[in-house]
Amino acid sequence: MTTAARRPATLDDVARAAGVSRSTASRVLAGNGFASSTARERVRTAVSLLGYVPNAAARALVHGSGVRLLVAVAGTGPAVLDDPYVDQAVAAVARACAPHGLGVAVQWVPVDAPERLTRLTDDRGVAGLVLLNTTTDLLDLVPRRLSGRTVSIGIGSATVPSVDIDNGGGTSAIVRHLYEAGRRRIAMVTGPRWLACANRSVRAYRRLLHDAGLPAREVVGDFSAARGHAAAREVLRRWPDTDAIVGISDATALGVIGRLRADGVRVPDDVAVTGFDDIPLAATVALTTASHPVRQIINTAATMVLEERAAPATTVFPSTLVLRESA
Amino acid sequence: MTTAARRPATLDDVARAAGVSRSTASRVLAGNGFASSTARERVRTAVSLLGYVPNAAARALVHGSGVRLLVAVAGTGPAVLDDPYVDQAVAAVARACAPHGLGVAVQWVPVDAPERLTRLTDDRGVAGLVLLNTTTDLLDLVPRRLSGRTVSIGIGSATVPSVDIDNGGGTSAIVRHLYEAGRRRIAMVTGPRWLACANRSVRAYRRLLHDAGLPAREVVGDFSAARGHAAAREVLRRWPDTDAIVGISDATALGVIGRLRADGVRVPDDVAVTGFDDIPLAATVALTTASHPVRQIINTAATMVLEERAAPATTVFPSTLVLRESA
DNA sequence: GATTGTGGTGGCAGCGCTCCCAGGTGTGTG
DNA sequence: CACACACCTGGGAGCGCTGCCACCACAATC
Repeated sequence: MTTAARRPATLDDVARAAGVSRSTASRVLAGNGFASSTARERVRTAVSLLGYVPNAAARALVHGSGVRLLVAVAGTGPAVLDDPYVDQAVAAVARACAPHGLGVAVQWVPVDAPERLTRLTDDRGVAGLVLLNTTTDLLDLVPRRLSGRTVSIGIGSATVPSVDIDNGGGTSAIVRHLYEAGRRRIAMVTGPRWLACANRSVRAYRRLLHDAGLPAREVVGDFSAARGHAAAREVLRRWPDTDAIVGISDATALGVIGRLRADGVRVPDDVAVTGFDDIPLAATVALTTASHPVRQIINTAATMVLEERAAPATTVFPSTLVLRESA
Repeated sequence: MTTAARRPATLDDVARAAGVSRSTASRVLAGNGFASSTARERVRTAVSLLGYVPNAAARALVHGSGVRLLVAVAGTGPAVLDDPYVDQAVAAVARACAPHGLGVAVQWVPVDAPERLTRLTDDRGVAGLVLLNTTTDLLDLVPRRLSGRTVSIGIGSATVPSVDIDNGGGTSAIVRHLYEAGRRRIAMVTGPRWLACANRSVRAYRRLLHDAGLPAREVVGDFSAARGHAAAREVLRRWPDTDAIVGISDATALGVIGRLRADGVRVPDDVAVTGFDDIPLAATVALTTASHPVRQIINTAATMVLEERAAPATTVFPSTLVLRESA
């Protein structure tokens, strides 16, 4: 037990140790205002000697700036938070925040009651906002206090910047690949209708089939493996001659494959299956999918919020087709 | 744009609206101290009318209590944070924190320089500590300021409470199952040596093999699918007659299966494979594994930290054998 | 010698909150 | 009727920090 009952040092301690006033110490640390080189030096040594770490709460209090980022996830129920994608986003944001002395919180916002966001942002503790599964409603509810401190992962607006994936392009590439591989009866397990990014995928799918003179075969899913599992059966019940199933996500595709295999349907021989995202496990089960630099996307978002260089603009990350055995 | 440039309400606003003093309003909200039922009522309506949310920073400042939980993850490099398990833990803690107005931060602590933890805990902003991949060194470095506000996920100590998985029991059940299914040449892809929970699994594996008069066949892994992938080949190179491989984690097992199948080895016919944890995808690929209520475990840990009812004791969660086709 | 800088410094208010304490207003008891 | 003893309330200090402002010394200028 090397740790004494030592009280973390305050700026007063530092100032005293350096033989200057608190104001001077503060000025040195802030780096603005005047300070002689000797004062600067003495304060710096005192800081490292005492292991001084500024009190984020006090700083936030005087600046009125808040003390954590809020990851707000729109969804139909609190279960949206039970999602590895959300986990990943939260963790990535947390990692980016740590050096800034900020924390992260996650909250769910009902799709059909977006105004609940206001209750969350009324908390002065919220220093910034990361929007997930963003809807246009939500974008309009971002308070002015947090503009320039908000990034949407997905769609953006004139006031809210965003980082996004080229869902349309990715899905087009997948469907085109299936078509070129000779598949003609291509079904899709979609995402929830209210979700913009899912809709872009669905629209791309429809467009391509339409242009090829083929009918669309859609079953609504929700990104989950469990739903994919159920949806696979529904697809084959409604359109037994289906020879390819496009999953809105890798999890969906994995669920689909699980069901098909269990039902004795061969993948890809009888039915080709594709995913979307290229999660680590996709490689393991040889899933054809579209790859996105998810980590990089989330980091970009987190950085934008933290650096406050969040000019209202959309950064779109490309989608790369990854060919594996499942299609 | 329904949001005016409205300044979030302060306790002063509430008090003024309710026609009482700030002290009274504070007392009502804290729920301690005296307050007439009329005062109570008026304050409450004012609160909901103004949408008042207490300022966590101010509260933390006066209490000296910090404003976020720190999830400290021990590992050999910052890459430990690139782990879905960590993501899940961070996100779960974040979810548990949100209602308390707390945020979460994650930081990595080098296994061979645990004293770095001190630098992290010197930050007054840290209200509590969740230790992951805990080592005994780390446990000794928890400052007194945070005792009762610290939970270790994994091993604990006389002063630090912990929530843990019965790794030994789970692994025993798995190995026993393999043995009873007639497997006699059972290999294991282990975890890193410095990790207590991994060692418990390894010891259980050795014990059972030893008792059965069988030799251990161990290859060191690191929980990752990629390492499992490589380790599978190493196992079969060193012990070509291996008829079962025990993975330290599901990811490891999935990597192993991927490699085996790619090499034309039939699973489970030629080699049975087992995992550990029962991640969602385990069901999809029909992996025999040991199931743990991970979510519940992490929530328990988060709750313990938040409620400060963290008496130094270890809560061990059981491990349940889940039989699927892979073994 | 009086003025106007200029680089450097410390005093002090105040961010929003909690909590102690002094000071009320009622009721019950000696 | 005085007193104790509830219950209830507001004043005010102070948590650690920032940033404004006043101040000081010293130099350059009129």
